[in-house]
Amino acid sequence: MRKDTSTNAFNEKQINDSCGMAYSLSVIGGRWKPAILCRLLYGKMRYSDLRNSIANISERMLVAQLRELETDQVVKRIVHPVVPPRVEYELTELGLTMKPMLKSMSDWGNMHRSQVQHMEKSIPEDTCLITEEP
Amino acid sequence: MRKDTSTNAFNEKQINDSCGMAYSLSVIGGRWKPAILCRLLYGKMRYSDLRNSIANISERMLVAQLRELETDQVVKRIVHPVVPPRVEYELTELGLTMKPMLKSMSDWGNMHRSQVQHMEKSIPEDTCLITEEP
DNA sequence: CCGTATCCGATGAGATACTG
DNA sequence: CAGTATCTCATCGGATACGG
Repeated sequence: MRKDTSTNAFNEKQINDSCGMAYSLSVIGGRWKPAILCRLLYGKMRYSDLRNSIANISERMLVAQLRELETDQVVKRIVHPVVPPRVEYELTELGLTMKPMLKSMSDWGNMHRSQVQHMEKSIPEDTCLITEEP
Repeated sequence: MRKDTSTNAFNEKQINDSCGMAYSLSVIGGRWKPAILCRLLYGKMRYSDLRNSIANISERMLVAQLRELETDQVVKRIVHPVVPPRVEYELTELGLTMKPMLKSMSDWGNMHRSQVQHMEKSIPEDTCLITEEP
């Protein structure tokens, strides 16, 4: 059992074999996971580039979310044994299959957010912007 | 500004006009919201039926999540002024537009959860099961 | 450069009891 | 029937400092 290191509320619950949505949310539901996944959709990135491209993320959270994505087998960590160290992150095959899901979520949000009346709600910044094939 | 009544981590952050995914997660990301939304996808439901169909949910959380979904204008609350009280919940037009997104999330989860190796992770039970048109 | 360790406040969410 | 009100505890996640 994954221990108490989870960074989202959808883990560490009892299992239910009938629900795919819960599983999807357990994978992408962390505070910074969408941001990370969207960046990796377009290719491999170094740790430092990832950190620099996501404003306001702390190293603690970046690493924590990357580790969880690794555990869920959607992200691959590639360590080059050189000095200075060089670590790259890349989506796995499984990770790449998330693209349609990520896109439909991005699309719904983009289409409806601006239409909601009395919109005083605020959301995290610097998450992602999924576009058509770049 | 929505006050400190939020039940998920994607609210009460700074705004960013460029990210639809963050907005989507702010709407569907609550612990019980997927369960509620999936049930309402197929039509109006009474409060008590909703409660009975979602195992282990507390009234406190059911009401809290319903209120947030109302605030986000994806769920409509219909009060019939009779004795005993009768309250029904229904998706709004906006709520119904979430169906493709919810389905793609459910599909990804269902297709890949069972394929993940060393699957010791657990997820919430009794969330939802999206199928084709019922 | 790529992380860990630790501290700590804010928030999420269960249990229980009560109400129009 | 359809909720509120409290209390409580676990967890999320930011800030800071240190390490190979």
